[in-house]
Amino acid sequence: MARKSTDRSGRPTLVDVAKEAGVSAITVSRTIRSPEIVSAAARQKVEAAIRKLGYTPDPAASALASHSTSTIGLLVPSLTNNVFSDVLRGVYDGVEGTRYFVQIGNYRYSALEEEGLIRNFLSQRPAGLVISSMDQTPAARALLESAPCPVVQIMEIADRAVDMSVGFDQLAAVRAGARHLFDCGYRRPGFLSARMDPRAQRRLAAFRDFNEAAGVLDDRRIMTTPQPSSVGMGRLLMEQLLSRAPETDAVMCNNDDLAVGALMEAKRRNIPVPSMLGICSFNDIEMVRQMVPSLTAVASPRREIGVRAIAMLLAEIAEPGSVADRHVDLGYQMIARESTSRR
Amino acid sequence: MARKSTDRSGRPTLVDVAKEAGVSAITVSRTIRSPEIVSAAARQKVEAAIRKLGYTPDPAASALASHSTSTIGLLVPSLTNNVFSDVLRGVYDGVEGTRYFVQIGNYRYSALEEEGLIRNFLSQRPAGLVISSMDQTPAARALLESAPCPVVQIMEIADRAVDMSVGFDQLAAVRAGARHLFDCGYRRPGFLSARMDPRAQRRLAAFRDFNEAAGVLDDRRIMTTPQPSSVGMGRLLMEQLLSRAPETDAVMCNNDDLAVGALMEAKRRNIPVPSMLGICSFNDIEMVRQMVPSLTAVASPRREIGVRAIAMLLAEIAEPGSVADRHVDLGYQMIARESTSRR
DNA sequence: ACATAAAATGACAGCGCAATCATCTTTATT
DNA sequence: AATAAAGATGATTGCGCTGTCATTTTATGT
Repeated sequence: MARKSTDRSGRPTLVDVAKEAGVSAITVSRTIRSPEIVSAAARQKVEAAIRKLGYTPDPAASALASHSTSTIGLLVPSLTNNVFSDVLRGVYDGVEGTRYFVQIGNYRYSALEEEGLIRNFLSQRPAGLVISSMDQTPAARALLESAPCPVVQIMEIADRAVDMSVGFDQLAAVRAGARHLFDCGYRRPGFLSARMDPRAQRRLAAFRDFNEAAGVLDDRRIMTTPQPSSVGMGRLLMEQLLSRAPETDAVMCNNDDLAVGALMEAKRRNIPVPSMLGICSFNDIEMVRQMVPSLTAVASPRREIGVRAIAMLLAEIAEPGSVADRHVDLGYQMIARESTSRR
Repeated sequence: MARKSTDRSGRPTLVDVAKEAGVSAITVSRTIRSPEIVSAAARQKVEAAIRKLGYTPDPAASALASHSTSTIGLLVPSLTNNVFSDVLRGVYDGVEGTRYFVQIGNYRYSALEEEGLIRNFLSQRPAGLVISSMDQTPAARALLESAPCPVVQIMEIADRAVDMSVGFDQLAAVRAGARHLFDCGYRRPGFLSARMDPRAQRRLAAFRDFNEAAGVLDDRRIMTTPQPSSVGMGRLLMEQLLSRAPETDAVMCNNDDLAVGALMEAKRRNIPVPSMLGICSFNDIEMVRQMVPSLTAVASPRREIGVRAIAMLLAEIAEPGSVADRHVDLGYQMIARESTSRR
């Protein structure tokens, strides 16, 4: 025999609400999704019934019937990285108060894992996708191009974004840092970078280009490692740099952890900063400005990128094609502090 | 007319695979979910068909039919906090390679928001829930108690956990830090704490209790603020502490940000650490040990908590009631470093 | 060889909701 | 007052999968 729908789980359904309110199921559905097209009288009856029964819609049934979910997928290469925890915060601030949920995928700097995650996310019919990379595999790119939902790529400015993008000019930002060191009179600058993913590689290239043009490039002063970034790694790289190229008078660090590590290593060796060693960081998390001496940094708009990405996604979900500025450059800021201020 | 299922979305369904493989739909379903109960011959046909058609199951349909999803809900009070980003990493490491997904809810230190999120998560029929608090509203507790899925509460040891729990004895950990300062000969210890949520309150109470018993308590040396924790806040609190109680010879910091801030403020004022000022941190993120001088800390097993929580959840999902140790104490570690080492 | 148990497979219904199209009111228009 | 247009509501159907139970096939023991 057909069981009543509440029998099994004790959970009321649309039909239960409809009966309670004396309307049809579809009217209940409409009251929830677009209350403005339901008469005030019906709406009130339905709302009362919902409250009385403690009804909550079943997202699975909704997803199945409508072929879309309220999930926004977010793909990041790392959860450890401070950069992405700021982006994450922006993203969560962005969805706050909307009906959307964020699901995070961590592809751990692997393009192959990224492709798998994209496939996986798409099979869930997400409302939208935020992806923090421009370096997908061809297959992943193809998946994104034919994705049935809006996609925002974040972090870099887009010469080759699939759909929309928000970021800043990473190369110009690195050049700004290099130029700052040069302008402060440092003539033997080094470069520290961990985790040499494509983005880090590009930034290193930008650093080399600028310094080569300025006539102050020496590849002996470029210290990199494929290992993850950390403060300890910053100290290690700094140590290696100083033993290989003791003449080094400044370092550009590819992120904040490394810069703090470099500062600590300088402190341990009693190398005065900024007089004997200038330090410029990249990204500018809060800690950086609280160091003593405070660290000069190229600041990236991490949280804003997250917020804006969600805003673009939501606008595009609400009305496809409605987003006019599909490629947004949020800029960077060169913030001079004590670690490069020698007069 | 009934349309073929592939017509609309171009996406193959279970039925399409079944036809291709010459078996019934349910056999395909079983091949995916429990291949061991399908004959090798059928399995191979099905797998070939799946590959050929590029079939991916629709999680929404599965959720609707089976009344359960592959989503694990994770509720944290903050995304900014370093502590939770480590837990997050552990959680993601834990689900890595399983069929489960993590969905994060950020209740921003609000028990009311937490209750809303619990309600919301439960309406999605999650496979399990991880919750980083013991201080729910009564309504939220009731929801959790009747939740149709396993629940793990993390961070603290459980005197009143709903289902399972993983954490460590936060109060004993704080006492260990306070004792360490005492044992190092510091007799005028202060305490810095931001964001006075219930857990921070309890830790402060533990600090007071120990120091009162040791006869070295002075409430003037307890500096707190309801604002969020940050390195800058650590500096500010340290500054206020020193101006209010200049005799202070040590500080216990309620987390790493504050400790780093305290160290920086000491450095700015040329107060030698550890000789004139001892510093003990709480949690011990990587940065802390790389400071110069390196910071003594009470280390918390953050990542392990995440990993273990997921392990318990998965075991319990696989076979309800199978987890024997339902309340796990992962312990803490008192790590003495330079910032308290005065001989 | 036969009976019996176990393994493998399938038919069918239904999960809870929303798209579609049809029907019925109400309001505006001439 | 007649008619059109807009607004509100409902009946039906199916989304893609899995639970249940019945049926068929294969293995096991005597």
